[in-house]
Amino acid sequence: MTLKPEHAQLQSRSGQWQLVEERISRDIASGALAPGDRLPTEAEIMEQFGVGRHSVRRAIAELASAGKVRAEQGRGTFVEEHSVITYNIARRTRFRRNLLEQGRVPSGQPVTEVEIAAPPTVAAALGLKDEEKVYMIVRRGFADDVPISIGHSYHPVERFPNMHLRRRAGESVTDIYAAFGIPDYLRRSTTILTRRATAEEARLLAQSPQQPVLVVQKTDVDLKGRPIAYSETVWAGERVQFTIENDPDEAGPKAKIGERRHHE
Amino acid sequence: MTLKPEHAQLQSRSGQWQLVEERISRDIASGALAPGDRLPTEAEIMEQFGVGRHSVRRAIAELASAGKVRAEQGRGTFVEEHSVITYNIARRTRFRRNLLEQGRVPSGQPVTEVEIAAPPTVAAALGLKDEEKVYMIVRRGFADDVPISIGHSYHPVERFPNMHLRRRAGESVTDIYAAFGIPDYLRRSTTILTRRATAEEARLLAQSPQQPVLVVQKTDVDLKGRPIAYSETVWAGERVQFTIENDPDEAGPKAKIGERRHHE
DNA sequence: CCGCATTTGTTCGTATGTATT
DNA sequence: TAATACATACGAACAAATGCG
Repeated sequence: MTLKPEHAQLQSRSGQWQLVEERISRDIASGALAPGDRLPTEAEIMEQFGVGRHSVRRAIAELASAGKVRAEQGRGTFVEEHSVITYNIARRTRFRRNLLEQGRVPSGQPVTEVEIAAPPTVAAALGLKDEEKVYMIVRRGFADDVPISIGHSYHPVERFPNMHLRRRAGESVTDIYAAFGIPDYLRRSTTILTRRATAEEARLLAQSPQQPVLVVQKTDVDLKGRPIAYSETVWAGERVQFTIENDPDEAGPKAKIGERRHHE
Repeated sequence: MTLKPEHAQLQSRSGQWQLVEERISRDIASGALAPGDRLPTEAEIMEQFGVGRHSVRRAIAELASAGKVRAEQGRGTFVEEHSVITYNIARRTRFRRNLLEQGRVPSGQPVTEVEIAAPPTVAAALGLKDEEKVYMIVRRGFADDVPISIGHSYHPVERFPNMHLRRRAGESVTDIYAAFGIPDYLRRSTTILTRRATAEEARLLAQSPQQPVLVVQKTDVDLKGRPIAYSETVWAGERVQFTIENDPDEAGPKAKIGERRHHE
């Protein structure tokens, strides 16, 4: 490094890092950089574009935060890959079946099962007194072994004694309900919102920390309309979308809009 | 508005900028820094924490990207302010009424009305031949004068000749439908997904560019089940959430979960 | 309207820490 | 252990936007 680069050649408008970002972005879009590919190292990019490391890092930071690439310390920076799963939210929603219908293999992994005093939100949704005991069950959901969700579900201890043990043993929620004399249940309400993932969620969902998640809060009721479960599930925003179908004749699931993302 | 010295130093694990970020974040959460307040300048924060400008800027970048603050060149950095609107997605969804029920004042502003060849997604949703003409109407929606949505809606030209002129004149969609002999219409399908806002969207929605949006794609049909409109609306993720209520007896809108955001 | 001070935005250089291979 | 590659951090300079006199 003998030559001294004449100090900042007043590039001004448009910025260096944006140029780098656009270029890499274009290469990804065009397929020149395929999903899974490793980008050139920072040093190489510096040389190719004749910019400083700062600009390279800024560009990569933007791309990473847009979910297009993922930087891994000590290894390199890689192009992210996506694929979208469509969930149908109906009066009867069984995510498991939903996935199977799309030719994907659902699986789940228990994270935690504990007995706690119901937080206010949960107590309100379930119609419990504050501080009443509930089981909080945390599970991670996968589709084809790719993590797609983190779910917190809450059941009143009084109504479902020791249900967390059954769940841990691998019994499905539907089966457990049946064991407690609940042959069927319905979705009462669903709330959907979005926010950026927390660091922890990003890690568990294997998505970039800057990417958003879809948060679905729902209350299930038995056939008499009594709330039996409240849950809050965080979905990988990159990989999931929801549909609500209102078929004219109350029929089963059908039809689906083909495309995702919007046309620009 | 001192943030407290806090002194960092050979901190190693956990990093300087994260310390600054956490500290400011805590001050915002605790109310020590209220929405709208101006943060200390970069120079001041540098001095207060005894760190370099790099660390300060990194911390602020994180906070900005989390939507907690907003930096404005030449002015300063300010604490952001939020408030959430809840929309009910039902078989009959009229956003206008939805807003009024929450005591907010809805308004709209036309952005564009043009006649174009239907993009593939639109043609598929409306059951049109490719290239068939549609009106694309772009509007921005406000609640209490705060921008909350950008909507692109598509109507077949053949069925609704010159409807864009009526829309521009301020007629409501419902009224226009009535004028074309459609007394009522239903939501056929709704798709919800999330992604980060584009720069343009962030600007129009007045939210931080790093924050996510909720994209709602929907198809409306007339009472005979024929598609009459396809639309895609981008909602400010910071300020909007959706609920789907499934009342046991098919009644109108009712009940609402109180809280938002999740309990940690 | 101009010029200046203030404040954030961009970019360079350099050094050191940490994770991976 | 050593080499590679990303992460963090300091300092310095100039650009661009804002606000004020």
